[in-house]
Amino acid sequence: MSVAKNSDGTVGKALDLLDKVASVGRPVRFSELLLDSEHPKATLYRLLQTLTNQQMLSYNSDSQQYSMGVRLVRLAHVAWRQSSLAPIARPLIDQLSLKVGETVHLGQLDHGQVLYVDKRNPALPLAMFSDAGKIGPGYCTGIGKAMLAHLPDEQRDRFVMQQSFHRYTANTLVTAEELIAELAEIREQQVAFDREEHEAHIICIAAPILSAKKRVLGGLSITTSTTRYSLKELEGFKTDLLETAHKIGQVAESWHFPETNN
Amino acid sequence: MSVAKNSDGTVGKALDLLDKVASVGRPVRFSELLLDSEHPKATLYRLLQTLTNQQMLSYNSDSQQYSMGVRLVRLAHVAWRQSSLAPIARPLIDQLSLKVGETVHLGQLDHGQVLYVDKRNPALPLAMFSDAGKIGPGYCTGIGKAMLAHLPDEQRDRFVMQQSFHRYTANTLVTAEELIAELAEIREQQVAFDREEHEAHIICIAAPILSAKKRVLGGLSITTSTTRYSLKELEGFKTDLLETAHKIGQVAESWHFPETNN
DNA sequence: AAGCTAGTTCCAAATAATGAAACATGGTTT
DNA sequence: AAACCATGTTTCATTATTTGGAACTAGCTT
Repeated sequence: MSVAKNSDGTVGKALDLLDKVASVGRPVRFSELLLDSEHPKATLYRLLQTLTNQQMLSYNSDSQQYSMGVRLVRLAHVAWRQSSLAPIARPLIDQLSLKVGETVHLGQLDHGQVLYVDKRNPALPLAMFSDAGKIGPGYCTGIGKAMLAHLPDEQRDRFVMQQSFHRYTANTLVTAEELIAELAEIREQQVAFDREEHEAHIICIAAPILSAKKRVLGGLSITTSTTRYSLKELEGFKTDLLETAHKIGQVAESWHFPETNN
Repeated sequence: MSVAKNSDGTVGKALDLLDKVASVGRPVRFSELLLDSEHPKATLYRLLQTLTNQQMLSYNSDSQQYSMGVRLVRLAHVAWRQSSLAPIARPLIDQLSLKVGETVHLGQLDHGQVLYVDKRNPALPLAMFSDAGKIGPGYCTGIGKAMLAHLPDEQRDRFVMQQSFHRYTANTLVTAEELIAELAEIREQQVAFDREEHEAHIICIAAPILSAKKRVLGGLSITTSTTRYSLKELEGFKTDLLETAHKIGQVAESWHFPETNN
């Protein structure tokens, strides 16, 4: 949970605070934020005022609570359109999810975690974890492992070290060693599996989305539950999955997808 | 287009810059931003570096262009969940769109404009940020007029003055006077209509979502095209629309929806 | 090679952020 | 009702960051 020391002056501090409010995930009071803040009272207070002024946070004076502001939703819409794979990949994902009849997720790497940027569910939802903007762990999701596996060594090692290795289920990999071994295997097989590592009964097969130069742009997965498919059967989707992931990579390339992201 | 003078120091300047990049809506170069920036070269440069460091922007060193960063998508997910009507209203909107068989929009007021936070199209599948986060004009959309009409006088006048009054179609209201007259009528009728004012052939009927104290929380609309319904026929949806809007208001109330937004 | 454009770095001066402490405010206990 | 306490807000001298003119670099173009 330790947060990287920040070097970007006041703006960095303000954005860190924004993250903190986001990570609480519910309206939160001044005193609660103060509890584990590095800043003294007055500083925290002024930062909150600034963010509220700027509509990055909204403040409910009745309950005296801060929550995330609407300005973020507006900004994120543009971000989603222009800096995520989602709009590009949309028709291809539609196609894939229709063909295989299962839920398809599209994710990108963000600080070693999976940031889901789109999801397609052909039927009605299995009650499950995800939506655009949601984040998930990198070490125990199919998309996360598929992306990590294809990163340059130096970057991969750094992100592996950053994982929190919480044991979600009996199958969760909980050490860097296990994960590194698994990543090597994933590179050979081209696809990654989530073997109920994050949630019981939920399994998936995932592939990285790569640029022509093999840079990791994102990840794609087909998710289902053990009541419908076995892991073995999931392998039957491998060809379709890889083909779609490859196509998305190509389209993204021609669309001048941003080079940098870590 | 004029931007309010900013009083929030460095953080304010950085966020203004973020808005500017967002408003361009495509990857943008340093020099292009410099053209109409109040800041000198070096200052703008450092602000961009800070934002890029913070992943609020992403920088493509090949094309030397800045675009919106992924961190925003992550933050907005939380914002959407906790500070918009959308999650609360979701089941009610599902119901309404199924019943009437037409597209339903949910919006909130943001700086006198409509911020769409959800959309339900009974025919096509849903995807979150593609539509949520979009903004639309306040003076020529059904939701916008419905919300403006029910604002306290002082606030309403302020927002009316802020409208840009661009003539999208022959039916667009293009003066403050016309709009104010229309708003008065909307208050009487309870619902607002978009009579192809924003887009040719697109019409809608809209209602405000109000708290118990009649504060405007958001707006709800049923949108269709002139090829399927006439304006007269749209009135047939009035009862269902008002009922759903009312229900959403009640649920939001009991859910302690944030008091402040302007 | 000189000239040009776009982007980057430097550093003294200007400005904004900091934080200890004092001050409000509203609720609770004696 | 007074004393107490928890929470939130303001003040102001000190400190640190931001600022921006100018110098510099890198990559093109004439």
